[in-house]
Amino acid sequence: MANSNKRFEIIIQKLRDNGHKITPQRLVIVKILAKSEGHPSVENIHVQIKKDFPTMSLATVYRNIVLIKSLGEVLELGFPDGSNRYDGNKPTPHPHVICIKCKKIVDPDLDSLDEMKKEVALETNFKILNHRLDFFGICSNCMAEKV
Amino acid sequence: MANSNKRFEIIIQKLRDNGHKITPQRLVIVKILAKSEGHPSVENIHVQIKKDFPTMSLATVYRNIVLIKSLGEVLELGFPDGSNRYDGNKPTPHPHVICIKCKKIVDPDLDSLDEMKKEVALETNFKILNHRLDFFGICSNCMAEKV
DNA sequence: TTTGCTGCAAATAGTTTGCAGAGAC
DNA sequence: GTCTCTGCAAACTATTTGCAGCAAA
Repeated sequence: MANSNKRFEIIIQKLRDNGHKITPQRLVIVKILAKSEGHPSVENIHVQIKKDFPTMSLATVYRNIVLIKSLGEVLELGFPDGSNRYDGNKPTPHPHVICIKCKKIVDPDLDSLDEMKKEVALETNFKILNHRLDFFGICSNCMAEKV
Repeated sequence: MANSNKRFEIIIQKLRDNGHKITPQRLVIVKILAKSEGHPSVENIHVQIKKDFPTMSLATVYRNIVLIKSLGEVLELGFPDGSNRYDGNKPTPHPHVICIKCKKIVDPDLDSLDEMKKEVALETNFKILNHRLDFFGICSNCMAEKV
């Protein structure tokens, strides 16, 4: 992700603008979220950080994600089984393709959703504010691994 | 839902075919799922049943939903906040429109998803097995209620 | 009669929260 | 120096599970 640094700056600036302090913990969390390589989970983020900050608390990761989410700078992909994943690199809603075996998450290129949104708004009389589209399947890697 | 009775029969038959006993508790749960008016939650189902069966346990509702889900006869709409909703009337994946105020869930008519599914499969090399599409917004009722 | 089902209560697990001390500015 | 943030541990809550008795077939 080439724009990872840009995303980092944007999020940090937004934190400053809203009067939040920039702590070392916050910095690492934002750095990982700005990249969001593979759409990390909270647990994953926590483990990554623990290498360098052994005392980092899970609660701090949660609290910072809530904060950054409230600023609209991270997209939360919550799953009913509690395995939430995050995308701070592309924080606006977009479709995802999820491997049910290795849990890899990929962003496909699709744009016919806007049209669909209008169609739905017309038909149901809802004011559509948000959406979520996930495809579940098996990635080519996991297909190859006949275990 | 005119086909609610048909759905009821189908689910009961499938339970029998798979060697499951038909208990009074199971019967009421299936009856409510077959209708799935407004896409009920577990809690909602439990409350409905308690009127007639005051000793009905929440655990029984959960266990039966798990069972019927394993037979593919109810669609689970799990939400990250734990407010799962169920649809035993149309148990195959279909789009939903959800009011973020009153939590009403509506089924819009949309069928351009199959095309999209193929497009995604081609682009990502995934074998797509399932999908989930939710639109979030505010329904006309809640729009009118300026509180 | 056999086997699965139910109700109750306790366990589970991801997330949130209260509190006291630490640290950004 | 002030006020937010952090780490720890306890709390929370929807769901699951162990167990003993009950009931469908």
